[in-house]
Amino acid sequence: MSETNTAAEVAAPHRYTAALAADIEARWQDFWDADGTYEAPNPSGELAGDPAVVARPKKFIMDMFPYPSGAGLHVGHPLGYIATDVYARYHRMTGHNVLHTLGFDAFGLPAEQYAVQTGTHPRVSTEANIENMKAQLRRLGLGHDKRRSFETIDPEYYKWTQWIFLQIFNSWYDEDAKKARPIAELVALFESGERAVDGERPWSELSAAERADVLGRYRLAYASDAPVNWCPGLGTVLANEEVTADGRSERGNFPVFKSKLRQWNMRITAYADRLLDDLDALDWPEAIKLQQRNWIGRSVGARVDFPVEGHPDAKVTVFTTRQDTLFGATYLVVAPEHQLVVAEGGNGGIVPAAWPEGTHEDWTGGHATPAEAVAAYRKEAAAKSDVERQADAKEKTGVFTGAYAINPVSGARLPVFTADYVLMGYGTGAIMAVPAHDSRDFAFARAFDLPMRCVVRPSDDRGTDPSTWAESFDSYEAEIIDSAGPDVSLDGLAVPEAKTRMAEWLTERGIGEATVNFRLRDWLFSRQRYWGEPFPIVYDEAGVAHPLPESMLPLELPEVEDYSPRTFEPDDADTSPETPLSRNEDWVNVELDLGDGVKRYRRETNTMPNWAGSCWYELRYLDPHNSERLVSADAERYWMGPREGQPHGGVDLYVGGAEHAVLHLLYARFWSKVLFDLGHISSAEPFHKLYNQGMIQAYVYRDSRGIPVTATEVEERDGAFYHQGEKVSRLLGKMGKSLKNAVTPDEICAEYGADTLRLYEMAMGPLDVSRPWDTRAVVGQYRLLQRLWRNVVDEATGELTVVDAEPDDATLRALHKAVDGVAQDMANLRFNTAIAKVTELNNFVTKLSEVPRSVAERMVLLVAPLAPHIAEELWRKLGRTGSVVHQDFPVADPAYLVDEAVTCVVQIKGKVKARLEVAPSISDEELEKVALADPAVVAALGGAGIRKVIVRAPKLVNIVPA
RNA sequence: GAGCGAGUGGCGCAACAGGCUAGACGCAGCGGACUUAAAAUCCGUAGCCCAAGUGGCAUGUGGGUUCGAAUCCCACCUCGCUCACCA
Repeated sequence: MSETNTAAEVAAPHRYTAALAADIEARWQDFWDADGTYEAPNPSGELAGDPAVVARPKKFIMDMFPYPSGAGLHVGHPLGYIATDVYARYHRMTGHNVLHTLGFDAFGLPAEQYAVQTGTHPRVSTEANIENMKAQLRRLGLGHDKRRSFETIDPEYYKWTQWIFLQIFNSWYDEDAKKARPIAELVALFESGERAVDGERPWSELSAAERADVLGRYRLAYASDAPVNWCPGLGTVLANEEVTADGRSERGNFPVFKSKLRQWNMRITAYADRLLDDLDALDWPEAIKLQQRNWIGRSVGARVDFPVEGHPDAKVTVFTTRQDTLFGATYLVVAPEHQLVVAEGGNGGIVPAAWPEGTHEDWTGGHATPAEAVAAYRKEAAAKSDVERQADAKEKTGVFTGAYAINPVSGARLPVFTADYVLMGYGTGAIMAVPAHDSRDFAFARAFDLPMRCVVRPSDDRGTDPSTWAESFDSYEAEIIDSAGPDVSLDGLAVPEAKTRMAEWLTERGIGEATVNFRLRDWLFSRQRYWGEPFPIVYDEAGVAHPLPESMLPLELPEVEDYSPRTFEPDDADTSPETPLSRNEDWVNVELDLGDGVKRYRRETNTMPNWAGSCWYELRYLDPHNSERLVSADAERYWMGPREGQPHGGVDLYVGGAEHAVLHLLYARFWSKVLFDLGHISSAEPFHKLYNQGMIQAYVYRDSRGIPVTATEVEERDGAFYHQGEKVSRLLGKMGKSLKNAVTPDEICAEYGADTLRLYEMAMGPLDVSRPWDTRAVVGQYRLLQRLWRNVVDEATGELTVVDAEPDDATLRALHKAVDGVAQDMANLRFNTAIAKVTELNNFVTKLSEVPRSVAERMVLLVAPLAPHIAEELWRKLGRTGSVVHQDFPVADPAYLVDEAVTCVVQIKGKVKARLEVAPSISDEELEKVALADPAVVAALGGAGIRKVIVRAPKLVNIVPA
């Protein structure tokens, strides 16, 4: 604190200063901890409490829990925590049993990287970071139930993460029942023969390894050899959601390559429909719902088989959303990785030995045989990174395979190409090209001189000859033309009807059917990391995976000497991952009795991704120390169970950043649904209401070289900015150490106190909007608290200044208006306007010669959710006992919300010409009469006749002259 | 390129459903009080323009609907976010 305040402190020893705030805040924080003020009772079990509180309506209010980084918090981090805290406090004061707490998400790459950089064990550095963060957060006075806090790295927590993994591993998705069921039930169906095993031999004839293989195709958690995102720079594989659009790792920005590796996956695709449909009932921002819908990417269309000329057994199966344009298909394209063009092995390959007679020379790529051309193109495509593929998107490349397919509707011969604009990972990896009606096919057809056929009548004046067009034509509101074949005709149908008709025809013929295709892929669930949850899986000598029994959980992460990941040159795709755990042979090789005697096993050495711990943590808050179950059924039903208006149940308010739209939020929904299907929980959705807080931005000052300079050392002169005499530029950016503009909550607390910081963060603007931090402006909220304090306490003596007189009418109206507005704003997360209303009331009260006690008390209650420490202190000074936390929030008396007299505006053609004081209950007729009689109105009308009078009693009259 | 969102004083932002003279509340500014002085605090002032009025212009720009538009519609401009060869 600066020394200049000392004099003021002497003059006014009881002024609300930073020093006094610090003293008040520390005292009340200690009181809350000792008192357990924020402990929310469960209906039963270890955390059971006052039945009267349990009987209240519940509110489960949650933040996205923090990831403890070494850098500590800046003022942007706690924005959401303060908002949920205010909201939670408001609901505690309005008769709710409020569960509000905070844990720590502490496994994962950043913690590990920080540990490697600093040369400390991740557990040591993570624990230190958490302690530091806890201290920073405690200073803010957040009302958390500390009994319920945990860290995802606690073995008692990740025991249940592993347990859930086993639940998922031990279940399959029953497409008929549309839900997950235990894998044992599938085994029973196979054993009884009720359900046939895919493949030629019956279940009873299969070996143990073969059976494991079959089940692996059903399990919701399974290992497979599919191509995955391999990131040599990070030394680990990544989920699709963790790879950016330009083919780089979201973390670290290293190149990512497709590589075939045996990895664990979660069959999230089984839930695609439910993940999509259940979004409708969630109270989430539309933008986030839209992002999830796009990510799931449901497309309705059809599968169509095209016979291949000269290969009676081969067919090209395509997925299309425009089966109505089948007559317009003039060629086919398969992805370079497609089985049909894999020359080696000859498994269904359709590439002929020689180019067909008269092959266009541009189609051959200059190669002597189709096999050579295809092999060369495949190699070229494989060498391209996603970045390059992206960059080349405009220029279409490809090569003719030498094969022809037959269009089943018209009998037309269609050349089959392979090109990298068709992706193996989407649909069937093959398309029918309709160049007249698809922009990509149009570009390819132009490049390779392929024919085009118009089968949808253009709605503009371009005509029906595609060779004269500048671009393809694509519309769902047009008529099908030129689509009559020997067996089926679509001519004259509208697009939707034509789609249905074509799908029916394909189904009748057995050469296709209407299908739905999803963009969503299975979730890659293993990482080559040390700092994560170990998989509770061991392999026997035949390589069959076995789940550990529940009794062996938690499988603790072993202490190792070398926990650093094996990373490679970021651009070296010819590398393969090495798991840190595999270096520890003593841990990897074990002898276990899994029910059939002691045998030797090897442990799985991958670890789970950092998302695992956050997929279910909301459940553990409910019953954090339960050693028997992940959560007691009673607690789960009470806090999460479906309520009216929340058909799926879930957390009542979940606040966090929008960056988790498709990662955490999708994964957590998926786990909830599996646990729900298996009967472990009653809520099929984790988060009923989601709210995205905006970002706190900060000015970044850069010198002439573009290097950020320390923001606090920058001076402003005449609208320009200078750092050590040098002119610097100013731009709005993120807040952080690297941009030298971080402001910590600690320094603001030291300067003004936590209550001021809380108020300022809430007053800056609407919660969901990003806005720039301005340290200079914080003082405004400090002044509000000082004035509030002064309205109750004499700064010189510390004595109360309130009087026991009844407030006058105007004061009561101001009070009740504020109470009403603040309550509504709080309930709707509009804290910025709530603070404005409190300020307005406080400014009003400041002007009173003396402050009535009843007004002061209600003002204290009004600010209690926002500035809890000063509220507690004033409440106590006002002679009230107990904590303000559990007082009732003031309720507005409607009688004082109606003003005695209302100002009515009289407009003439929308321009205000007079103002009248009228009774709020005045009738339209009466008001019109009064308005027309007003001298100013008469004068303004100047004798002109009246055409029309619009009356909105009691506030407005608008006169339209003739 | 596509989709979504947003443009209001020097700044952050208000105006809850088209209707109380747009700019609440706060920062910065300006004037004053207190002080030897400064800081802090308090009181006041404050959109822009001018011939200073019972004046004109003002919610990104241009049009429209309406008695009345920051609010609704159309076009354009700018910024932000998301997705991006998904068949």
